[in-house]
Amino acid sequence: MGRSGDLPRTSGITGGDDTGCDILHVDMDAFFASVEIRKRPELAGRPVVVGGGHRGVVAAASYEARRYGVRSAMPMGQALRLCPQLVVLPPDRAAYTDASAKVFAIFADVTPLVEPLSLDEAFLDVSGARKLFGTPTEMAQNIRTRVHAELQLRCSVGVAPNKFLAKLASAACKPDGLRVVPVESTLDFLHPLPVAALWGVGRKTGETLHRMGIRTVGELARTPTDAIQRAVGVAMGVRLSELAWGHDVRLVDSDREEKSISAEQTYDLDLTTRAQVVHALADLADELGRRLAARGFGGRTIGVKVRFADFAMATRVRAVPHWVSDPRTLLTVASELYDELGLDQPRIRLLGIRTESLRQMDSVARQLDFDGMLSDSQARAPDPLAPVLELARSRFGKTAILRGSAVRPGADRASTVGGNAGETKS
DNA sequence: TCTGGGGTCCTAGGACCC
DNA sequence: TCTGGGGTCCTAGGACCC
Repeated sequence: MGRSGDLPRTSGITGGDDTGCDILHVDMDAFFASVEIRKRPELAGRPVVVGGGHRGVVAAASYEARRYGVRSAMPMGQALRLCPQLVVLPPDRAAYTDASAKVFAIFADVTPLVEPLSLDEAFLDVSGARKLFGTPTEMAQNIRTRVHAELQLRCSVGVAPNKFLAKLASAACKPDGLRVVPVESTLDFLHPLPVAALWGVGRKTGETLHRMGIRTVGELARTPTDAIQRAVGVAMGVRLSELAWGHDVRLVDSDREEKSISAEQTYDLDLTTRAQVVHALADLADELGRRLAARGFGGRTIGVKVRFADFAMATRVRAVPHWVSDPRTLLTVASELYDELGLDQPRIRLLGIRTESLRQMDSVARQLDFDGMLSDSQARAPDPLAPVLELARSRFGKTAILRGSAVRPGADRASTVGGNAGETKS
């Protein structure tokens, strides 16, 4: 990775005829770590990761850290063994959200057809922008230059005929690169890659394919689709066969709807009593309810997730009669679902609550929600504390004020890992 | 210091209705 | 009396992605 004074690389550009290559995949380089280094320039050139906590993992690693083998999602202990001088920084989600918004504003100057994949990644359909901004390669380089000049961050861009190839192209030129995959050379680019490069091939599917003697995308392409399907399932089999030939008909979708919203937490110390669990669920229900309300959503399916000390997992979901967003209903249902698991002497490292079947809630729907879900005494009373809690939390962090019900007299509150990215640095 | 937290999609069995 | 097939919804679990 270049020093921050350098311009984006031009030597890293692998060009070619970009006719018909209307899809860009832009991927920020070591995004969280780069935002942290921008805040603290003295860390430039040192191995830096964002993450941590007692039971934490690496959320992002600078390229200096990656030289030691440190990777995203790696347990922090392992990362420190690989690189004892590693600089470990707690996440600052507000800073990443802010930087992300500025990056996406640059994308929006090029085309309205932007599909975010995460805070630091997006597909752009630039087919309608040629008259204004030139070739896709020129647009890609323009984005890279602006991201660097205006935000002091770097990104890599893949330019290709479809989303899947564009994503592989950006991965192939990281960091600080630009790569075009010309239409006529897609198979030359694709077929030598390992099958694990394909979207949807992770550890398990990779092992399954290896057992079939398939190691490269080219070998996968030459295997009959029905054989692939028998091994990995019908839908996945079709998709992999298509991808192996470079076919991907998915359009850039700039307004995808959210399908679920969840809140979960891993605890420093395993929870062992029902009282601990209920208080933890109350915190999660508050958090989830706040996020549902912020987006105006209600969910008609509510689920709990439990991960045990041995990493085994159990889930329970229930469809409820009305769309729900208030924390008390979420807690009521979540507690019932937890009880249905019938656990005896559990050791619980993680709890989560999830809502799906989401719908925008107007006031009528909310009223139905209240009337339908709870006993009268619970249901009719509006929650006079809600606006105050929301305000205080938004200003001082989510632990600034807790409901009385979330504080157990005479007992320690369940301590949590790391914290929620910048919200808990009280 | 052994494994985060936010998601999406798929599968498979059963219930229920027509 | 016995036996259909299709469609939709619900539930539990798992793989995968960033």
